[in-house]
Amino acid sequence: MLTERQLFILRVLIDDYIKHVEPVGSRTISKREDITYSPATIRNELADLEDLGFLEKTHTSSGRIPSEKGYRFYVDHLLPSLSMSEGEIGHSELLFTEKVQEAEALFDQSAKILSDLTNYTSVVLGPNALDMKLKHMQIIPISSQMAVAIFVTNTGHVENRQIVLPDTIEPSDLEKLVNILNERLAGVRLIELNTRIQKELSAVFKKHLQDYQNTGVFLDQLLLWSKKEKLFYGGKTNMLSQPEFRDLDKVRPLLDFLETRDLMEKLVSSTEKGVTVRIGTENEHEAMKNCSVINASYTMHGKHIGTISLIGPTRMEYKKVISLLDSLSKEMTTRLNDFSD
Amino acid sequence: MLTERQLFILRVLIDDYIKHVEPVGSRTISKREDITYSPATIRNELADLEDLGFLEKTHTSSGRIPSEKGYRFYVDHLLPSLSMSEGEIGHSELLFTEKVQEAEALFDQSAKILSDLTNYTSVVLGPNALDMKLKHMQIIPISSQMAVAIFVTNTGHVENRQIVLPDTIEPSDLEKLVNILNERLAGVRLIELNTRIQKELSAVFKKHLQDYQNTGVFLDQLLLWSKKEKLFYGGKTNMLSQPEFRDLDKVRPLLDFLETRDLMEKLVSSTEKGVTVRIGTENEHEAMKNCSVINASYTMHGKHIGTISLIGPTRMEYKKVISLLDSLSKEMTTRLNDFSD
DNA sequence: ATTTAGCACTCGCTGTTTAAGAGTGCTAAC
DNA sequence: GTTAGCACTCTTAAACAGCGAGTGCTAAAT
Repeated sequence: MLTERQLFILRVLIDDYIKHVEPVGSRTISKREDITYSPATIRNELADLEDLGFLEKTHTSSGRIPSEKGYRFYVDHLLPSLSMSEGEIGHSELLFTEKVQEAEALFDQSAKILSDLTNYTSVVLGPNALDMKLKHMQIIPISSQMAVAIFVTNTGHVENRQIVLPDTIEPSDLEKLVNILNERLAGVRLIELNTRIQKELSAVFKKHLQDYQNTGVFLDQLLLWSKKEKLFYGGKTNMLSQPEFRDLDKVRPLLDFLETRDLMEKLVSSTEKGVTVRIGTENEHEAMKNCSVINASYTMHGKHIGTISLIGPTRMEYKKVISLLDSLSKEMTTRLNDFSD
Repeated sequence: MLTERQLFILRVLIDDYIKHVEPVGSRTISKREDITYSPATIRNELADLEDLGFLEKTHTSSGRIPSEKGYRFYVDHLLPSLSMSEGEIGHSELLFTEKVQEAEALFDQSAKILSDLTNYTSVVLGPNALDMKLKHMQIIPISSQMAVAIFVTNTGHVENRQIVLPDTIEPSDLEKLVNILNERLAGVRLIELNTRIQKELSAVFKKHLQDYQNTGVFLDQLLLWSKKEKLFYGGKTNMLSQPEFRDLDKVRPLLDFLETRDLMEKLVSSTEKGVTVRIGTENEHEAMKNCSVINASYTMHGKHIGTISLIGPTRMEYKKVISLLDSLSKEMTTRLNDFSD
């Protein structure tokens, strides 16, 4: 168990390191107004904190820097509680300069605002359109063989895909198929359409469609979804201005990571509510081992539908960033739900 | 006018510099098998070529590097003519591993292939959907006030937007409106819909719609387009591996440029047919002053609809890259036109 | 039992010097 | 017209010294 003094020193040291990005020595700490101990005393404490794994040295006679464990402890126990900074909330309202009308614009602007405000890289993971409910679907032929299938969701999102019209399918069957889908499956989530059909509608299909066999294959083509979350970025190159990534060979993997869709999706996906912090190797990817990821989820009708995240060096301004992300995600939630009135 | 020997030396020097990225000295050139002159002779020629503005020195006693003018001359007059390398054409056919069915996938893959093959950054400027012709349109209400307007083009592309339904508009008018649009304006380019209506259909509207006044405002909302070209990137971070951009302060502006939509659109747009090369300051933007941009256009039914481009250092492998871009753009054209059978 | 002053020691950083190497321009000879 | 020779320039890398920041330990002070 850490003493009061150790806690205090640890916090001061990490605050200082976050601010100045340079190893912090005993003298620096002891010079602070609110510290009454001499450098020698501090040195003893620092040595202890190092033994406990909260601090590290860059070389034998350097000042200390926080270890990953140090940051973790800082975030979990030393951060002035969030409620303190409620003052900042309301801020973000001002930030949305233009009135945004569509969700996509909201996500895009949120990402930009966040990265501008923090100088880190931000990512918004948009809602998975496939989780939205079918409002209306339609098939529009564009040539003898090709057609476009269109699915409109309750949120006003439009999914579309080109499909090949098999010669074998009867035009009348096609029409009936669309009608059945619209009548029976409105309100069902896109992703569930296919299973619902399998389970509940095969009888209906059999009854109404002339060529039930071929229609099945066609349905599979029609309703085979691929992932549809969208990522919105802000400040992709902000990493370059972080002192710890001033080295090209260090940034390259990072930037490559940012450009790799599935890695990013995995990184940024989070089912937890509220704000979460993942530090360094907790991100479980080599390229992210010197980064922290702050995740906040936004909701719609109380349901988690996406996240807004910040990616920066492990030495992040956690305090500022966490409260910012907290309020911005709430703001996003509010606005999103306003849309669907 | 340059002598044969000067032409030869210039070409050899630029070839060498492109390959090794290091100032080329007289000794290096004279050592080549096909050169019979001594370093001293070469030195004289180099001094002349420098006076003429084709070469530069990095410092008083360094070897020479090509100037912008040098590259321009090289590209215009010293490049083995394209037809020579026809052998490479056909290659690109093999490169498309998966069979792509939608245009977007084709663009995306083309960009990836190109950047992989060259280690430069590639960009495909997709066709402007607004130049495509209306196949079918529809308005689907999603709530009491909101609706989604959907426009399907002859190419199977779907444009959609959310619109506010004014209370003042009659549901029956809305239906008629959609019908008129579909009957009278199929085959018209999306971008032209509004003017066509103004010019030709006001009479029709007046006759069929109860509340013509309000409909006009609504139409403006419905048919006010914003630019819709899409950019597809490949190898965004390839710049980082180019020796000339090993410096962070040099890459940063470059990467920022790549992320700025309108700058990129401008950079990559080109109405010229075939392959064009823009070197250094010819790109008219500070950030691009050390880059060359190679542009190739692809067509549909003979009409220029987009470009595929490569961005790299002014020291580019022009020969390889130009012929590659030439054949890839042709391949793209072929595949695109196959779609619309 | 803490705390602190003092001191020897370790690194990293900066600036200087040095030497090697690549290349040039010019001159005079071929 | 070509080339050998040479003095000169500039860059790069290595070696070295000195400074400053910081540490750990010990012994004295509180």
